[in-house]
Amino acid sequence: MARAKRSAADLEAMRRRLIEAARAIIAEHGLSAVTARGLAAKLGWSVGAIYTVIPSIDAVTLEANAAELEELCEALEVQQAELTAAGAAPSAHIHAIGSAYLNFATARPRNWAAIFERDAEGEPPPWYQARQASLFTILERALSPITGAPHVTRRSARALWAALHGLLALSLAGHLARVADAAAAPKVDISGAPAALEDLHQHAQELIDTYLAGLEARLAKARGISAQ
Amino acid sequence: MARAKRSAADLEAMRRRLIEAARAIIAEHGLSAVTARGLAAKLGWSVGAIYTVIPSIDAVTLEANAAELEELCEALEVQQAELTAAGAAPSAHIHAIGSAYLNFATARPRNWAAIFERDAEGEPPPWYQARQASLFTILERALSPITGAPHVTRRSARALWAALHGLLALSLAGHLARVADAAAAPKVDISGAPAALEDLHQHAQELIDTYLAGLEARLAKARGISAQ
DNA sequence: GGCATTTGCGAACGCCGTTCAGTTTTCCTA
DNA sequence: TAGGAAAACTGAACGGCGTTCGCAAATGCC
Repeated sequence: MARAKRSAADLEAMRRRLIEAARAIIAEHGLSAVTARGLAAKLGWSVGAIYTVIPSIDAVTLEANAAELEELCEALEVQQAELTAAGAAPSAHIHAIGSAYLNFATARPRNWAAIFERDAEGEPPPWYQARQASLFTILERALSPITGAPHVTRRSARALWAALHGLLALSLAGHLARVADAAAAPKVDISGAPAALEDLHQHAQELIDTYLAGLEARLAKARGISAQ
Repeated sequence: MARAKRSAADLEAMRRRLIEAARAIIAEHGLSAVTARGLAAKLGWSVGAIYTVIPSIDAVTLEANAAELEELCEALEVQQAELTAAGAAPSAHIHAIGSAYLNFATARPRNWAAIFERDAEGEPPPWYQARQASLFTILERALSPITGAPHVTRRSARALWAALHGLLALSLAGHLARVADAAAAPKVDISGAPAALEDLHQHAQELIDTYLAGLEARLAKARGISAQ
């Protein structure tokens, strides 16, 4: 007979504390600083206690990433609902998504970089993929007034998402910001984070503009052909 | 007085052997399988011998990644020269770059994923950034007939590069296993993701088409304004 | 209070990157 | 050619990692 001393609710509370501790460590010192001993020290737990709550450290970082995704997702839902209520144009919806995504990611650069740093071996679990998919759905909803046909919507959303992802990933990895910054403003950029951020946003907005312009041109052409 | 027993050429040869071993291990088992002891075993060296040739394992993986970049760069240079000789259209140049990039990356999925997996903390050294920059330069050269002004060329090249990078990164990260055997056993995908290589290529070509169409539309509009 | 059972702990295991005292090999000199 | 100094090489050792597990402590029912 199992005598319950630690309720399911307690276990969930511990789980949340663990994940929040991981997010704090990532924010401060990056993904590689998330260790079993470090988490235990931060929480005042023993090392073994962690494993009564979650099966592995990798699962902790996965949950931390998922929490990041979820917060962005909620922020986007609210924002999109407001824009819809205000009767904003489709392109405004999409630009807003881009801005929010970049703001969110650059406000927590280490947490967001952690999402990209995950080991590529092995698929993420279905629930994690579903969480990513819900981000994707938001973009699809914003695009659908422009694209019309569902399969066009889906492919366009994927392409645009990937493009933004790439821009951000390169920027966070430090591969893009410095070169772009040096090109835009030939000043010394030792600590020019604000300038780089501005440039990143501008770059993203340009990319969205260009992609949408191309999309409309292609769709107009397709309509022209099917209309004759 | 220093008595040279191991010439600079010997040292370079050892270095190359080391890096090739690392690339082989990455190709077979992924970045995380590159370990000092593993490399030593594969090469028949002692563990310490590695450190007489290179300062850290991280430097080995960096060199392995750089070698990957360089091979792609060389392939692209040859390809672009051939297209130029054949008098191909600018858009053909760009589509060819996209195809070659994707082919290259999906032919060595683990090696290419390793490039994205590098720890985001700390910038790569200047010579590595320069190698990445030379990839950019190729794309810039291909874009310049379309874009005209240098700063437009530069920004467009970065945006397009980031977009392709994002598409590939998402594909490699979420669906590496499927990409690996998609050529052998193409299956129906479940979530609209480009699980199959062909679909990934098609997606990339669409993205390039759309981006170029948007670029031309935007440039035409800008010309119209400046011309009046 | 007795005691089965759950919970919690942290030393221990086998990895990792890196170092370095000790050994072997090499080559110049005498 | 013997001697010896210097370069080259080795692998055990160090601290840190994720994870496990025997054992001590705490718990709730009789």
